[in-house]
Amino acid sequence: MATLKDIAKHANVSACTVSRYLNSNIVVKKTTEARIQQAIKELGYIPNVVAKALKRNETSNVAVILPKINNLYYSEITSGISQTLSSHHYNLFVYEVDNQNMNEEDILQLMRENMIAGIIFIGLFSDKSFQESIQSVLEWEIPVVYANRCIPYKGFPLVYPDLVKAGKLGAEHLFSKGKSKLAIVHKHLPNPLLDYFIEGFRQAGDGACEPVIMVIEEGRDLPDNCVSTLLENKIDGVFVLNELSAIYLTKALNKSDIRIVQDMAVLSLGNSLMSEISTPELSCVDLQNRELGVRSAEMILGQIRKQEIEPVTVLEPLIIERNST
Amino acid sequence: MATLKDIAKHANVSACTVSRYLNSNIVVKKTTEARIQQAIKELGYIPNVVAKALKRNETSNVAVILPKINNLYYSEITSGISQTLSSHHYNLFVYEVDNQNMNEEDILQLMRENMIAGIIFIGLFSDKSFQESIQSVLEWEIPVVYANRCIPYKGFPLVYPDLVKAGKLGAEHLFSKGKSKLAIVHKHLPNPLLDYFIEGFRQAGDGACEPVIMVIEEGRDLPDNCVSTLLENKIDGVFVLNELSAIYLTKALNKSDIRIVQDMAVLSLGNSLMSEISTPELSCVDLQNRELGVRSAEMILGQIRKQEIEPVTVLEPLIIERNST
DNA sequence: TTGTAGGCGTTATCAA
DNA sequence: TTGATAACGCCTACAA
Repeated sequence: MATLKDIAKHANVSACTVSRYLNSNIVVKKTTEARIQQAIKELGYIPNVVAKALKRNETSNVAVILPKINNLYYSEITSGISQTLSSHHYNLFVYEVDNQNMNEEDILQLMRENMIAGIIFIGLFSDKSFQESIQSVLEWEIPVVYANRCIPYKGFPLVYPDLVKAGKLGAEHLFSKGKSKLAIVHKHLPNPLLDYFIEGFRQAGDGACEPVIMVIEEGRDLPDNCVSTLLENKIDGVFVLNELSAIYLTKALNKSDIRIVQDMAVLSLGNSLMSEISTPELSCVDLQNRELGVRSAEMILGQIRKQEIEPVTVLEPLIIERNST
Repeated sequence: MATLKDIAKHANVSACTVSRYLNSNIVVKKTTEARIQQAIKELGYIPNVVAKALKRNETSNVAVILPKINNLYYSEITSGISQTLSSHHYNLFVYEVDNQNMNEEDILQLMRENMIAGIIFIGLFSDKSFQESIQSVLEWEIPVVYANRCIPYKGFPLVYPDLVKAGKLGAEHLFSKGKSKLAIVHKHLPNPLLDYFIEGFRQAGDGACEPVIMVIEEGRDLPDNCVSTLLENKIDGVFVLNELSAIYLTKALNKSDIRIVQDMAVLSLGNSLMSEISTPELSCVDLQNRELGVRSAEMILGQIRKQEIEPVTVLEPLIIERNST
């Protein structure tokens, strides 16, 4: 495999000249340029990015760390990241850390060994190791972004959708459909997050209407006695903060012969293909997952290039109306 | 950042001894081992994988190249790959080459610049550039696997599901449900592939029954006049070779008040979450996508380690019975 | 405008 | 069992 030296020799210049010609905009003489070009073509030169990384002490590799890639929520974000990175000639490592033997400490070790240029976290940090993980990342001072939800930690660059707005949009939409007694169904959402939605509902309802909150236990698809609880509370509009659970709810309602829309409007959170294909097609609040990915990649690139970046990016959710509201 | 040299100095040994201790099973004296261990701990040594790669002329990075990651078919395969690679301490690059500015030639250039240890292709190579792309990959002699379908090219390691078997299982299943006039709906499947399914149908039906073949035009979800064509042909069982289209077919049938199962059984190909959540839940032939990923990763690792590998792995499909047949 | 020389952090080949 | 030395391919002062 031809190296820079080979090219230099073949073109009768020094390696340094070739390197300059390839990597900077410092001009070289027309004739030397031509000779170099020809040498590159003739020898089939392929730059060695690894050697370059060693010398420059930086790679063009960004890692995204997520629980599982075979989940449309994560893969849509990842797709946005991938597209943005590749258009800037950065490569994307994907690490799944679902239930594997890898803990976050191992992952960080791996990142450092591999000279990762930046890390994008999606949807982790939910439990106890939260503080410690964040701490060690910040101490390392590598470009990093948390792309998911607003976490209560300053100093950590964040990209997340405006959940208060999401709640407000959702409630307003349900109200506009003539629904007045609303419920929120969520899947063990940690408290600060759930509160955002409730706040959104308040803003939409002028404080008049407090939604009934129903929680889905770990490992279940719906709250226990979901349908009957809804009926007992005379609920006519439900905002389900989890796309899959929204689908299961429509199935349960169907089974109980409750008419979706007329008797009960179902609004879902998240606008993946699943909402589109379910029956009925689900109306939803779109959290802009792909855009979330694009923005987090841009924030990582900004940090890598040592630009001043806004430490927090908030995305505007969107209402998508289909056949369930 | 502490380097190998620093560790060596701190432990009063040569860099080479430290390297040997860390990377091989060549024994070192107990006392030196202890000193090295302590130095590593005290200085917080992080190995530099990039330098190692340069020296050894190989990385532990494998790339998967696919059209889009936000698609459950590809992401399930990718998840299997990810899991397998990470348990062998390999890293995974993901490249999307959907409609972007990157062609396969660029991708290969990138792979070589980055010293990729192996490449897994999923679901590309469908059109004209087919031969050329394959040719340049093979000439490079890098470990490579094509994980998707049986392509008619020898010398390219392949992992794919047994489509004849898939066709046979599908037809047998429909027959077992009392269906006798069958159709296959496919989305512009190139001819050798479609023939596998037809062959499977023949094997299942003792050559008695030829399925009606219906094709979905580019950019559509269903064949034109799908439902009426099915009715005209008195079809009572359809095997849809595309999960999404199968779902759209059930929607179309519902709209025409045709009872799924009783009037028309619908069998889908591929067993992602979408089949599970659609209404009715779709019976399907599971092509074992995650397993496909696991196997292709294993094949790549085998090649990287210069083991003799079976050049072709064929997976057994499975019938999953739900509520649409 | 171009060349020389040294080093990025590691491992391989010797020799001790 | 260990160490000295020389690469791996590239970039970058500094000098010419």
